[in-house]
Amino acid sequence: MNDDERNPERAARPKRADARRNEKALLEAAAAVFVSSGVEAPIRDIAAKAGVGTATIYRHFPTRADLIVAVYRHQVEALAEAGPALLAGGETPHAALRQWIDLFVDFLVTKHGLAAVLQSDDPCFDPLHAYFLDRLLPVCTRLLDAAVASGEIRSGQDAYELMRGVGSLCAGAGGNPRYDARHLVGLLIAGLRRPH
Amino acid sequence: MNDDERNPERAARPKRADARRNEKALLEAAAAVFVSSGVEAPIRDIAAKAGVGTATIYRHFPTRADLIVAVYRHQVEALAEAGPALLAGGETPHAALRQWIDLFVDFLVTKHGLAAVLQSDDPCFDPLHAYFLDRLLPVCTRLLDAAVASGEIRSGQDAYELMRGVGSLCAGAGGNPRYDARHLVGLLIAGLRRPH
DNA sequence: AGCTAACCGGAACAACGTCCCAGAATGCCC
DNA sequence: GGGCATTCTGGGACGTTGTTCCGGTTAGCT
Repeated sequence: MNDDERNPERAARPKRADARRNEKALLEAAAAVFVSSGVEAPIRDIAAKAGVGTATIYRHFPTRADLIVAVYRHQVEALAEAGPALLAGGETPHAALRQWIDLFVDFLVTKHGLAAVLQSDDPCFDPLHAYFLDRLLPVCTRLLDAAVASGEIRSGQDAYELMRGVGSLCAGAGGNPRYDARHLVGLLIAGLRRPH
Repeated sequence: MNDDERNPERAARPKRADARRNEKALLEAAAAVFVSSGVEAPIRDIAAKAGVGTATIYRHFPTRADLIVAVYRHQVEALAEAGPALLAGGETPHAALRQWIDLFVDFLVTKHGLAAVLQSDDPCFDPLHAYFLDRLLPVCTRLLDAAVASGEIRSGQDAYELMRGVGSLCAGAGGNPRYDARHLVGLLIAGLRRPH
């Protein structure tokens, strides 16, 4: 049996130099194109910017979602770590929740098209979906639970639904000056408050 | 006043029988396909269902938005007329606003993909956008103004932004059982309330 | 019935995502 | 340093969808 490619224990063979070079070029090109043309830019554009063929993208990042995850991984990780930090930061859990949601919104609205893709049910984006949920849902759940425990908000709000709602509101922005996603998300969070 | 079919210069000739027949067939086919495959179903599917060629669709409905508007015109008109009726219905303006928004949400979530298309900034959908705004924005503005005047909600909420927000929340549904657009819209409307 | 203009259907073109394959680059082993 | 198996590359082929063009057809008027 050749377990060398199935067994994660085994030292991964180092990739070839050209493969590493292309992967790096692709990440940089993708980041640049995502900024200028949004995360749904044609694959061919990214390939051209990186100076590689289209198949090379599919080899390194089988789905578009994999590429997006790779480009934004650092920022998502930072977001995940900001949750507990805000909660321990001394303010009330509701304030921490609001601040964290603000960070989430800032992240989404500055990535052209990312929020829209997060809402999409195209199976192509399932890995993206899975990654965001896996990484951010526990954080949001913890913030929500803390705010419930402190009596500031009603209980019963599902964290998944809340995050999807925030994502939906961010997806509607599209650079429209009459549409302020932050404001609407603020209304949504305000709507969670327990009436007193 | 009912010379809307007439051109000031020249009397508009009535359409030919085959053209009228095809237009009717197209509307029925589009309505059926929209239900089963969403409003972004391939043009060819609708043409096939109606038994016509693709060019015939473009001749009758230059953009997809025109077709969507034609299919849902009646329901949008009903929605527009429900606003003043609810306001005059005896309950408080805030209740009327909530009920009207509920009707709007019901309309959107039962039309597969319509909310998503309403959020899209693809110029192809501009006529759809324009129609909805033209027809529903005044209604929403009036409801909002009434609720402000009665002191139930804070002032300063732009009706356009609110409707876009509701549309965004509906667009995120996608048949997901853990995502209840009505619930989130309820939070949004609750967030408008003036704290007492 | 015959004519004209409106109308129709399908073919053609373009953009995009996806996948395949002949060949080149790489790194190991001698 | 050089041969060779393996990995990787790049461009092109294929399918899908939106959109437009063109020769043939049909409705309606005289």
